[in-house]
Amino acid sequence: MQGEIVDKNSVIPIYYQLFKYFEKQIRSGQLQPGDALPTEMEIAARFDISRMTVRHAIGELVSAGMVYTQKGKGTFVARPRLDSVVFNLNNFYDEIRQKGMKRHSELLEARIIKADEKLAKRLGIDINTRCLYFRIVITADGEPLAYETKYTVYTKRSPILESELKDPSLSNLAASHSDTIPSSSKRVLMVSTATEEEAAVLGVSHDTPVFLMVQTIYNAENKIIAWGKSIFRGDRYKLTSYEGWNVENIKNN
Amino acid sequence: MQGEIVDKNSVIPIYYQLFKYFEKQIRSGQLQPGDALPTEMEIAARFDISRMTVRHAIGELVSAGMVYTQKGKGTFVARPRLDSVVFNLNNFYDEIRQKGMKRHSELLEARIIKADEKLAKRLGIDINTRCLYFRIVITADGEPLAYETKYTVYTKRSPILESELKDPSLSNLAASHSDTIPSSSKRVLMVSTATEEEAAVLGVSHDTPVFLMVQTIYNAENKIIAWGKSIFRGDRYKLTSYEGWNVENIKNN
DNA sequence: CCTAATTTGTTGTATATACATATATAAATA
DNA sequence: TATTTATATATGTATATACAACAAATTAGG
Repeated sequence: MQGEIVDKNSVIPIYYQLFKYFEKQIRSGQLQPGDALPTEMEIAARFDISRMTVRHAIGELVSAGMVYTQKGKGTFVARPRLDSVVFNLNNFYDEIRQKGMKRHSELLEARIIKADEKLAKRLGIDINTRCLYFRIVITADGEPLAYETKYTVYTKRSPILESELKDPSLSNLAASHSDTIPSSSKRVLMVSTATEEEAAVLGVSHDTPVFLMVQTIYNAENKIIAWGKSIFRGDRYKLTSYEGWNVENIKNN
Repeated sequence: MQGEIVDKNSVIPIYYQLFKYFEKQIRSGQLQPGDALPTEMEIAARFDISRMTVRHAIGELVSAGMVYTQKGKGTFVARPRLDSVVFNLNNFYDEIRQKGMKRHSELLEARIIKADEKLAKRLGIDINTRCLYFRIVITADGEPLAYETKYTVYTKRSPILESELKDPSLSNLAASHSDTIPSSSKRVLMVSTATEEEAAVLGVSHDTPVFLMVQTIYNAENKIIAWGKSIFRGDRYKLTSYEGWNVENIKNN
């Protein structure tokens, strides 16, 4: 019939229709945390589909963290863990986009330098080894939002590419200028106050609170191939995190 | 045979043995990002197992984000996304524990108050409605690290429990004192400077940069049932994030 | 030589079946 | 009554099969 919960003749896979059906039930609260789903056999019988197809759908729900299964007992709606929070750094950038502003990366400086003691230690290389040095400002509609200082090793000896200016992420810079490929990354987010130089670039007053993020890129042999420091204006950036099943309803509150 | 890659007589499921086998290959770098896995049929033939079992193993690898599949082409090792970062708030607390220090929550104040205009707006209730007000200090080995101010509705009218003092998380407080259960949560992380009061409690100087986190708890009907503000000392807290396949090796670097 | 049609190879979906394993309930037994 | 044993029920694992959908290579035809 038309408008059934699962349409066997639809181009949309049955398991996916079923997944969406239960997702809706959970997000809307019709199925609450702790509630049991019907048994796989019951679902299969009710919709006249095979149990393996039902398991496929439930597997997706498990992957999404919305239900959990217990052998011999059943399948239950999970309790959203409101205390294990993750902040996604992408919000840093997405937020700009959402406001309809246009993000722009401006390369202030890019040149070859010889590593001093401090930098040599950071990159795990010898003093006076040649490295690349970048200074970047991220702006939205002309207003500076972030100031980034980055260093990469210079083992590939290739020129600075146009593409790097469009995506001057540290991993991209590392990929371009190291003869080994980026494998792992470590980021540390801290609070700080803007230095004189940073305040000047960002157009804020001295001692303004800022986000300070330090990133280190490693290759497959766990050698450091890039190091960078980013300063985000505290009055323009924030990290937002939502948890729970009916998250869509509370956004923009 | 003993010591084979997959042991059909083992109590460990075949699909899981296969999953672990490929996981190891990827983490060790024997299979590099972009590399193709053998086809499902090849794997099935090589280990003398069915294709569906192979697909089960690959499904786990996909869930773990280590490989991706392309219909009609094959299965490939994923490139670790070093730019989509998530910060886990638990580091805030785990870090303390890792240093061997003992975390302690001290309840400074807990009482019933009548909502003023500002609070009424935050909790989405009428002015003068009775609410609960909490002030908490989190210490490690006696040193204050965070200062939290929390408000919950008082619809259940139950006394403050001993258990709340052990876990004074906003969702727990909301669960204890609202007649509806917490369903969703919103957190916003910002940078700020300590106010006079906050600085005094935390034992830092005025205008010290701090993390400021605001959390809102909603019930299933998307009504706000709790609101809280946390101040984390900027000189004691940081958020760390690792990405990539061989992250274990770069920790503590 | 170029283009279109066909074939081949790959993952995706769906079904049916069998047995393993964990849990809870009911029955049998001491 | 208390304990053990069987039974029913639930999810977990593994296999075999068939066809769909997509991608790339090959072939046929102009």
